[in-house]
Amino acid sequence: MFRGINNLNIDMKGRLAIPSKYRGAVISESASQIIVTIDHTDKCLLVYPMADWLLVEKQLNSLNNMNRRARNVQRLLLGHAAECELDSQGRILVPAPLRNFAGLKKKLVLVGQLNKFELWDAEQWIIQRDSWIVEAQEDDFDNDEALAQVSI
Amino acid sequence: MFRGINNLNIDMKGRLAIPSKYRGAVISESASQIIVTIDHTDKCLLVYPMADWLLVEKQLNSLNNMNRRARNVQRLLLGHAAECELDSQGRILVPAPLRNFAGLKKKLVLVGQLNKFELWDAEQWIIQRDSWIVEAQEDDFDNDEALAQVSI
DNA sequence: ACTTAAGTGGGGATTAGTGGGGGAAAGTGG
DNA sequence: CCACTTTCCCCCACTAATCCCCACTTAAGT
Repeated sequence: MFRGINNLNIDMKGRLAIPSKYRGAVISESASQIIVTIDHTDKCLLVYPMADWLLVEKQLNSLNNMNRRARNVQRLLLGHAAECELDSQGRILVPAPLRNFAGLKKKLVLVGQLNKFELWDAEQWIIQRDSWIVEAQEDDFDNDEALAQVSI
Repeated sequence: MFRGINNLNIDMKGRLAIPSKYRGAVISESASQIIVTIDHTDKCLLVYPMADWLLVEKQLNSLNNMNRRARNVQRLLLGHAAECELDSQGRILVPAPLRNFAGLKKKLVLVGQLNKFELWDAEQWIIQRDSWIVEAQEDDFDNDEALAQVSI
């Protein structure tokens, strides 16, 4: 299970070092195979170990694709899914089209989300995060059934 | 159950000594494993023994993440959750990104909140606390069903 | 006042992260 | 089918962060 935030750099060749604390899990669980795709709501990338991705893919595949929204989600997620492999130094090569989509410059953040990571341009991440915090301050979630039940 | 306020210092390397009165509980209950994450409304950190964190994580993980607000709360809490371990001196290393988020300088306060602690920069804490007191003076909680029932 | 425990600070070894060169492989065009 | 270009992968070197250990200071209890 992946948690936590990591500041890292992508080099000019598009290589991204996966933090060593996560490598063991990826290697043993998914034989170093990683899927990188785009997020369907934000300008960030999603990074899945292959085993976790397959579960997502199965769900997407089972959607009724006569439904317009389902088709569009399939296009976004399946359509951008790139297979990557950890190299001998524990790095993956993030394909150029995906780097462009997320506006990745040099400084990035890799954000653990249990079954996957989100990958953001560092600057964008800060902007978004602060806006989520402001939103949470102004909203006590009374109108949201599920969230109102959560106790932290 | 953690209660009370403690003044403590974080050193230049980002190390924080957990007061010894709390260590026993953390060691026996959670094998010295601690999770530090951010608060979703204030610029402070939350410190959970692992066992308590897992309960929170389970709730967050079960939220439907096609819901925008749920996704954003997951991003904030799960996304910043750093696994830390008590070292041989009973200290944890607070990751740099989290120190920056909460604006931690040298002097901190660690505030017991039963299942977790809050960690504030000492100066910020004083300012916030005073503002909560003013707020409470001006508001008699008549509009809040749950709070109106509380008798202290 | 002495003894023990808790908190604080720092040196040094080790590991992780970063960046660049060269060679292999794949893709492109004549 | 061959030559040329580009992409990508492996290896090495350098830098920065983290961990482990030891020592000193401060506080507490007998």
